Amino acid sequence: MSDKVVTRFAPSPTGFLHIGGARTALFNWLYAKHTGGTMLLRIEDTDRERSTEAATAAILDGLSWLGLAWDGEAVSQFERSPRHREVAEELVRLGKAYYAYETPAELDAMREKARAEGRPPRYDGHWRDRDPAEAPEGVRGAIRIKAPTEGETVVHDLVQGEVRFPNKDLDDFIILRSDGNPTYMHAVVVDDHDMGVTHIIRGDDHLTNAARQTVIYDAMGWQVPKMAHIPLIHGADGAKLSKRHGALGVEAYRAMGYLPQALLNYLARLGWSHGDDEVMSIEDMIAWFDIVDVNKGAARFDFAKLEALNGVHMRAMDDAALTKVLLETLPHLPDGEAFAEKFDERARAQLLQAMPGLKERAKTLVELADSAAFIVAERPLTLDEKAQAILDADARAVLKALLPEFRALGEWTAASTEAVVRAHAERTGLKLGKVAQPLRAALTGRSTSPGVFDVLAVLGREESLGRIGDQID
RNA sequence: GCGCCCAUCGUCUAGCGGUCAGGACACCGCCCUUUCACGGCGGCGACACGGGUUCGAGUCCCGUUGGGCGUACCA
Repeated sequence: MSDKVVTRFAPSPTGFLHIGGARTALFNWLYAKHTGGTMLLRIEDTDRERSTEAATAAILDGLSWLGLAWDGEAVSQFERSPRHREVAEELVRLGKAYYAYETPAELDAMREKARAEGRPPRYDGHWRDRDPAEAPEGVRGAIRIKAPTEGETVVHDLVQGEVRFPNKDLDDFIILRSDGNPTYMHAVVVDDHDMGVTHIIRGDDHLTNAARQTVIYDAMGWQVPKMAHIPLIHGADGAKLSKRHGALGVEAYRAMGYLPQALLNYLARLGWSHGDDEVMSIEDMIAWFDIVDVNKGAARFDFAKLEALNGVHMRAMDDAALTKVLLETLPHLPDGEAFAEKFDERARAQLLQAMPGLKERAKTLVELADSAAFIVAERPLTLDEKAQAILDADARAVLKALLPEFRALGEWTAASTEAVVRAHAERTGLKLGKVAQPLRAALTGRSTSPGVFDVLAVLGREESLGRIGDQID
């Protein structure tokens, strides 16, 4: 047995990989990478009603997109149920657990009664010390753990510190259902133990569970792994993350045009920090991440900051790489499929050429795609409102006067077209903007774009002259 | 109800008994500039409240308030 760190990400496949899950996965992954350990993946599919194949696929796909690779094969918790049953039965044999025969209806009644009498709704331990011979005929009971009734259970948490739970508040919870399947509480313990997990990093909504799970570890005489309960992510209004906020699947973030490394950077900084460092690469995160630096308080999800960070990461990429990512991501963006088809080899080259100017004014790949649309726009261009306003009669007259000068131009580059325009402005006494603005509107159909001379160069002589001509006829 | 966790600018955070309480996003100015951005400079803006402990508390302790989680034969 080595002392290598083994973490695990254990989502339940009842939906997509949501943003909170992604961050939990990230922290597990970072800690494993940081320490030279491994991160395992376990699909917690014991709830057969709600678990789906599609959800499992979505989670795997989400992790892959983010680049959070797990080690080894993904483990199906459901497939391990014989082992869970075996341990539960051993606990009974050891006298650490027992069969209980109440029906769900009876348990509901028990809880109702307790609530009505102002007592905590806990199992009353009816079968705890009863002779198994008294078991009702033909009824298969559920197995309950014998939780300690006195003292306290202490959870040593790497983030939360030493957390103490009075044992009188722990009841004899069920570890094996009457249908022979384990409950989550039990399956987790058995799996984490069997998989050799050394560090359990998960959301702090599990902190209370940690005490219950400790009871099972103790009963089996197993060593409790190190635990780290990380704070949850809340919506912008401070309430629990819901669909309204950001509890979308990670694929939704891909569709919104975020770069995986930017999303990871943002997520990492939610609840964890490394001094004043804000922008960091994956390598930085791995080098810097440590559980002791994780905060205790929940953080709110802020799209504005994510977006800003995404802009920084896009600008940090070199043009070829960003062009490649944009083209690859296009099919995932809204209406991106049709848009992607327009990018033939020539248009791709133009996109690459325009990229320096495009990337510094886009915060997401969606914006980047949008501002690159002029490259593959069909003539005659559809002008947006502002472009229409710019191209009034005066502006069209300017373009008309400029056109012959462009036609006479030999070498067609950003520099040469700029020279023409500047000379034209000087001669006619117009401000440079008075020429550049109409030009931009005619060329792109928009009022904003990268430098208009770069646009001219990207579009090329023929296309540029054509688009200008369209506007003055 | 009971148990547990949390609490620094609007948001994310630095801080680990002595700081003009720092940074980032957002917002507002100015500069750069053919537009929009990018970039640069500057501004606004916080220790939830009340008690202690201490020569000295954002930092330690207690309480209050406010959030969150758990309390299932869900995970």
